[in-house]
Order: sequence, then structure tokens, then C-alpha cells
Amino acid sequence: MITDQSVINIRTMSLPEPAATPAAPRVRRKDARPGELLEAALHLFVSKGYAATRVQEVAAMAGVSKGTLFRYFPSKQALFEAVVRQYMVSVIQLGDAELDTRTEPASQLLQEALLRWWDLIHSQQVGGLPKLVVSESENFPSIAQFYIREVIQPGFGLIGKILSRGMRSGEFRNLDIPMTAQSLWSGMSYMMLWERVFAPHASEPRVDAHAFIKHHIQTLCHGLMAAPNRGSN
Amino acid sequence: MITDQSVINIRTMSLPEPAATPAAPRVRRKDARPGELLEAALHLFVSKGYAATRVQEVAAMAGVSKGTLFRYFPSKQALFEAVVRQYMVSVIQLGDAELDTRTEPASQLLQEALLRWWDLIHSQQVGGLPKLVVSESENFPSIAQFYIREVIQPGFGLIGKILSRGMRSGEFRNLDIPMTAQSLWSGMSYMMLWERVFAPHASEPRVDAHAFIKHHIQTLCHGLMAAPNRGSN
Amino acid sequence: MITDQSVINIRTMSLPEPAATPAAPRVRRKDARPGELLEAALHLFVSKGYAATRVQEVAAMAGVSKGTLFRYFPSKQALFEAVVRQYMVSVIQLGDAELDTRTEPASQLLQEALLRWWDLIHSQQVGGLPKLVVSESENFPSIAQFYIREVIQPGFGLIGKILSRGMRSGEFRNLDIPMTAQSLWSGMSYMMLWERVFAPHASEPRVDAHAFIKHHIQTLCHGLMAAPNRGSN
Amino acid sequence: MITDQSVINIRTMSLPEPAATPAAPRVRRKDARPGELLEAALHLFVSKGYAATRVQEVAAMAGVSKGTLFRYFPSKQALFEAVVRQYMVSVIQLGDAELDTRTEPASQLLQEALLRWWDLIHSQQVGGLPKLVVSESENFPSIAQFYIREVIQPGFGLIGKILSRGMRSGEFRNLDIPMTAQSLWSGMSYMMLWERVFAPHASEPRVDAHAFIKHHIQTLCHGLMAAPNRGSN
DNA sequence: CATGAATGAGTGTTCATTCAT
DNA sequence: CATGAATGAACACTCATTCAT
Repeated sequence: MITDQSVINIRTMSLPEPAATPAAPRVRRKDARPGELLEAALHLFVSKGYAATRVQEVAAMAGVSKGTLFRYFPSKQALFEAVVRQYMVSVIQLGDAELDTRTEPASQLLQEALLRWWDLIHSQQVGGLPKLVVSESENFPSIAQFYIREVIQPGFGLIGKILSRGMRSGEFRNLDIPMTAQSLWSGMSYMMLWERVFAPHASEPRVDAHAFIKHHIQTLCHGLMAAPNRGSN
Repeated sequence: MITDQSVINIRTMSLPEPAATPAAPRVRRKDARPGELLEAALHLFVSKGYAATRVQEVAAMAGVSKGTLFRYFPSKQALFEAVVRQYMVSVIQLGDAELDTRTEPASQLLQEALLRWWDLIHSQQVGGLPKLVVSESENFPSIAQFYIREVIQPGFGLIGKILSRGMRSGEFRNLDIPMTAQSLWSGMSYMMLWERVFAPHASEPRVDAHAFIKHHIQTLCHGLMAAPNRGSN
Repeated sequence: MITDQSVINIRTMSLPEPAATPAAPRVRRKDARPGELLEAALHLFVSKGYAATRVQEVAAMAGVSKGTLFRYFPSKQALFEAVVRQYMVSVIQLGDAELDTRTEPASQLLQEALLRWWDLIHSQQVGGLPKLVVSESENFPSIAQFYIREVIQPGFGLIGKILSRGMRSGEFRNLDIPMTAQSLWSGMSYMMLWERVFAPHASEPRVDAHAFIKHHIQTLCHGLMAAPNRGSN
Repeated sequence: MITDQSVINIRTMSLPEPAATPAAPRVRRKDARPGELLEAALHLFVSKGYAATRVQEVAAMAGVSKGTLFRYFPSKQALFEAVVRQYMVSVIQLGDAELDTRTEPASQLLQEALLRWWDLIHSQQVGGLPKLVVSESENFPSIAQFYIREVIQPGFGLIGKILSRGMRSGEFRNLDIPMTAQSLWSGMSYMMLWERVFAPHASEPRVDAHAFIKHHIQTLCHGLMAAPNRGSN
């Protein structure tokens, strides 16, 4: 069975300890502080961008003072990177073993996995992270690398695995797996940006993300062509 | 014939005239100035982002002083918007008449149009604009609206027209046209961001944009499925 | 005899009691605390200056928390003044009675007294205090006054007394005593600053403090002049 | 003849050009700005110390805004170092040739040279520089080195030259020249600190600097001893 | 009593924008 | 017209001091 636990891998990173004094037993009374700060920072970074977000605002939204923020994060940049690391949601993962137990068609597994990921993040703060990574990767190369390593590559890995199974089983044609994975992924990526970037400003086209994702996968599976299609490709 | 002129729509906006002093000779000596400034601004905005670009740098790169820049553009924000308006390249457009003269399969037209657009911008400064729009649309709603109106909607229009023709001719199945257009478009969008955002930081996966675009369109046309596919969709 | 006890006057001030809570057991468990804090503060103030020293560092070096420091000293400024008062080493003092028992020449007494003082402080933390007083007297007038009262005036008193004896006994010419005392003292003052301020940064001239002090006193006693000298002065 | 020009070497350093754009002819209309800033900074650094001086104050005292200050000096530290370099007054220098033309006794030359230097700086802002160097050399080692190189070593050089002449001519005894130079110099150094640091806070002893310097030199020349003095030293 | 998390006034510094020359 | 010196609001960040636990 695919359960949320087995399938979703939310990366939880250890929160930063305020300048750990070497031999302090530290009975952390409140984990709350850094968490609240990260939450506020996520919200503001996502909605205004890195440069336009004031650390004071982050602190205020978290209900603490500027000084407190700097107690937990040594700089604005460190706060930013912590936000990205904290909230980055890796793409749905199916272990090989789990994949083997599934008997559904690969096309159905694809849809299930991608829709599951979408549901996980699409309507939440964290759904703005990809846009943030896109926006700031120029100035923060490390987060681009982090995103590639933690989100993109695992995502491609999962999709590739399903594709591979589908091809082995004869359900799919033999196609270049990395490229096909990107074709599938591009729809997700597009929708995520669309919802965060353009939807608020667009009267049209209205898009139902769920419907689009299903459509994207179905169309990729069955093709546009009307006739029996064994194209040279 | 599809010529660059007929196909490409570079929006040329009236450049801001330096606040016409009453008895100005009206002999526009140098149009060069605003153009050079826009070019420099494009380069810097694209490579460093809006916030990280200093107006001083823009002026210096254009070979003028800060004061001169502000003579032509009343503010950094205005400069930014002018850059976006100036260099936004609308998606390839085929007029109805031209479309009618083409007898190639719709799938081939799609590939031709999208590859053409890609070639036009992918390796140039202007190719960085979509990323910039994505990054800054939160703080500059007007450019998001502008981008939707000038790039996305025309692009969808063209793709939709080709799809529509393919469906009418029986080449394609009857599918939801807007959604299918987005499936096609999402590949372009994905590749553009990939090249600008992640490629510089990724050792892997290596992607050949041309090959990917072809693959994306071909796969969408013929589908992943091995068997004759009349899916319920 | 000149003993360390009789000669050296280390000012011990009553250390600040932590704001006596009403029913305090009165059993002073640890006198250690303020002493350790003062020691740490001396070290840091002397090596980094007042402004560059963080109370946190002082507390850490003393092995206590910031809060504890403020329990003993109401402010950084108070800590600073306490350090100066605590460690200020008054110049060697010879009581009148003791002076009377000494039969050595005044020039020898001078050398003995000044070298003794030098040896007492020159290689220790406390030797940095005069520089600190010089540096901070502008912002802490009280310590300047304290230094004048506790160090300079007693020092001049002692030197003046020896000079006076030398003049009475016919060993010295009749000279203005305060000025002559300053001539003698200036060599000490100069050497102290030199060692603390410039020696660490100077490759040259190398100076042997002991030799210089002896030389300074000898030269002042015997003069530069080659011929029998009864100058008009 | 010893004229102010030949004898006094006020180090004038080139004022910093604001971020020199390579090929700018720069018709410096007003040298005034950096000069005024340096003057204000000298005053404030000298009277309050480096840390206690606010760049805003410096700017205000110079009649400009904070931004203007940073146009001329990239940082507070750079301003500070510029002040030291600008106003450092090297000790009086007598060229060898000039020294040879003088027939006065060496003792008189010494007094003339040192008094001249004293008069040059004692009652001016710049007279506070030595104290500043003493105070801040811990945190700004470069200024200590600069001071040693530009003030102390030349000063010792001059004094040493006069001493050497006096010894060659038989006027002075043969003594260690560097040490003797320091004995002479220490009086100057002492007086300078005294006037800047303690005099404002001392009711007593009152000191007449001129008289003290004369006394210091005379006493060093003729010695304290009453009897014909050919001490072993 | 000791602690160190929390505070926020205060600092150096940046940079878009203005305007006298 | 072009210039770049001048401006000052705004920012990230520091650190002495307080106080709940």
C-alpha cells in the first residue's frame, strides 16, 4: 500500500540552535520560536521575494523582535536558506519494493503520484517555494543546487522508475526516459508557477489544476493522434 | 511563407521622451541613449535580478551617467517595466490565412512554430525575461498582466489554432484545446526556466533543449502507450 | 626595609554586593564571582579596549552568564570603573620614616623605587591599565581623576620626596621639584606606552625597558654635558 | 637658517578621490569636502575616541550628510586612517647640511627643535593625534606602524643626529644615542598626553608645557648632580 | 540566585533620486 | 542637456540591558 508516510518525504532539518555554547545540556523549552520564524519567513519570502522582505516584518509576523530573529539565524541569508531547506518538499517517492506490489497500470501510478504531490503542496505556503527558488537562484546558487538535489532529481527518479516499469511491462513504448520524465514533470512545474505567478493577475485562462494534471498525463499517455500511432518519433 | 517579420512581434514602445522642455528643437539627435540603456538594463536585470541591479551599473554599462538615466526613465521601476515591454517577444504567430496555406500535418506545424520561437530567444538576453517576469510579478503586477496579454494568450491562441485545425482535419482527437495547449506550452516554459535557472548549477541531468522540445511534442502527439490507444480520457 | 607590603598599595574596593534581597542568608558563599569577573574584564579591556570588549565575553571568560555579570555590576561602565579601581597599582611609596633610614644616595633610591614599580607591573595584565586610562579618560572622566589621585600624585609625591632629600643633602642641585619629578616620571610613562602600544608593531627600535629606565635616571642625574656643568638653567 | 619650510615636514597626503572613474578629467571644483570631513573627524575622534564617534556627527559637523561622507570615504575605518595619515605631523627635521651650518651648542639645537615642534601642534586639534594613536593602535595596527614610521623614527633620527654632533664636538659625553634620544623624547610624549588626557581633569599639578620642555632638556643636559659628575653610568 | 532568551535603540552602510552646475 | 555630488530614508545587524523561569 501507498501510505502518506511511506510515500511522502517531507525533509525536516534540525532547527538551528542559537550559537550552541559547547557543553550546554539545553533543555529546549520551546521549539516554537525558530518554527514560527521560519513560517513567517516562508510566507513573506514567497509573497514578496527575498529582497523585498524586511527581517523586521518576519520578526513581527512571528511575534518576536528583530533581535530574537538574529538570535536564531545569523543573517537574513541564513534565514532564507533555512526556509528553503525546512520546507522543501521532495517529490513523491515510491520505493522499488512498493512499486513492485502495485499492479495498476503505470499510467495510473503516474497520475496517482503526481496528483498526490500536488495535493500536498498546491494550496499551501510551501507551494510558493519553487517560484522562490526560481527567483533567487541567481543570487543564491546553493539553493538551486539544493533544489536540484532534493526535489528535481528524486522526482525524476520516481517518474523514471514508473516509466521504466511501464516500458518493461509493455504498457509503454520504449522512449527516452529522462526526456519523457521531463515532459511529465514540466506540466507540474508549469502549473505550480501558473497558480503562484499568473493566476492572481489573469482573468483568463482559468485553469483547474487537478483537471489539467490529469489531462496532461492522459494526453501524454494516449497522444493527440487520432489514428493508430506508431510514429517514428 | 512564414517569415520572421510576419511571425515575430517585437513590441516596440514609444521610448520615454525626456520631459520636453518648452522650446525643444525637436531634432531627436540621439535615439541611441534610451536604447542603450534598455539593453544594459536587460542584461543586468536578467543576470542579477531587479533588486540586485544598481541603476548606476545600468548607466555605466550604457556609457552614460546616472542623471541621464533618470532623464529618460523617471524611476528604476519605470526602467524595469520599459525593459519588459521593449524586449518581450511574443510567441510565434501564424495568421489564419497563413495557416490555411500550410498543408503540413498539424503536429509538424506545432513543432515548427515552437522550435522557431525557441531558436529566437533561447540563447539571448531576452530569453531571461520570462524568469524575470516570474520573479518580479508579485511586486510588479502590471508586468504579469502584460506578459499574459502579450505572450501567453497569443501563444495559446496560436497553439490552439493549430490544434483546432488538426482536430478538424481528423489528425488529432477531440481534446480540450486550452488544456492541451498548456500541455504543449508547459514544455517550453519548463525548458526556458531550466536553462536559465537550473542548468548553470546542475551537473545532471544534461538537457538538449532542441531534442527535448521535439520529444515533448512528439510524445504528446503519439502518446506513451504501446497499444492502439482510444483511452477514455 | 622596603618590603612589597609597605611599598605597594593595591586598592581593594568593596566589591558590589548583588542588590541584597531582603532576607538574604548573609552567608557570602562565593566571593569568587566578582573577582573572576574583574580579572576577565581586566584582561579583555586591556587587550581590546573598552568599546571593543563585549560583556558577554567577559562573562564567558569568567565562566558565568551575562545575567550574573549584571547582578554584580549594574552596567558595563560600572564594571570598567571597578576594574580600574581594583587593579590600579599606585606607584611605589616610601614612608618618610623609611626614607630617613636609608643612607644610599638619592639617585640610587630613585632607581630602586622606579625599577621596583616597573617590575611589579610591566609584564602583567595590569600594566595595560595606564594605556586604558589614557584611552578612555575622555569618556570616563572619573577614572582620569581617580588615576591622578591614586597613581600620579602619590608617584610624584614619592619622587619629589627623594629629590627633596637629595637636594637637602647636597647631592642634587636645587631644581624645581615638580618639574623634575615629571622628567623622571616621563621616562616610565613613555616606556609603559611603548611596550603596550608600539612594541608589538615595531621591528625597530628594540628597547630593553630595564636598561632604558636605568639609563634615563642616570642621564638625568649626571647630565649629557661633558664639562663640569653649572648651567644657568 | 632654520625656516618653518625647511624644518617642518607636515605630511600632506593626496585626498581620496571619490571612486575615481577611470578616464575622468575631474575638474575638482571643491577640495573642500574631504578636507572639512577630515577636520571634523579629527576633532571628534580626538575628543571622543573612535568608537564613540558617530559618522553622522562627523558629517553633520562638516556640514554634509552621511551619504556624502561615504562618498569620500568608503568606511568609518577608512575615514579614521585618512585622518591619521592626513594630520600626522612628523617631528621637526634638520637636514644634515643645515645642521652643519648651525654653530649653536647641541643643547640649544635640541631645545629649539623640540620647542618648535611643540608649538606647531600643542594647542591644536592635531595635538590629540598621539593620544588617538595610543588609544586605537590595538584595533588598528596599521596606524601604529604608520606612526612609528612617520613620526617616531624620524623624530629619533633628528634627535640622534643632534646628539651625535654634540658628542663629536665634545659638548656631550659619549652615551647610547637611541636611549638618550628616547629620554629626550619621553618628555615630549609625556607632556602631550598630559595636556590631552589629564590636564582637563587635574586641579594639580599645573604644568606649563613650555617651561617643562625647557626644564626637561636642561636637566638632561646638565644633570641633577650638584658635584662635578663623571659617573660610571 | 543564576540563567540566557528577549528586547529595541542605535550603528554603519547602501542606493534611488534630486538638482545645481 | 549631461553630469555626478549630495541627499536621507531605509536596511541589516549589534549588543547592553532586562526579566521570566
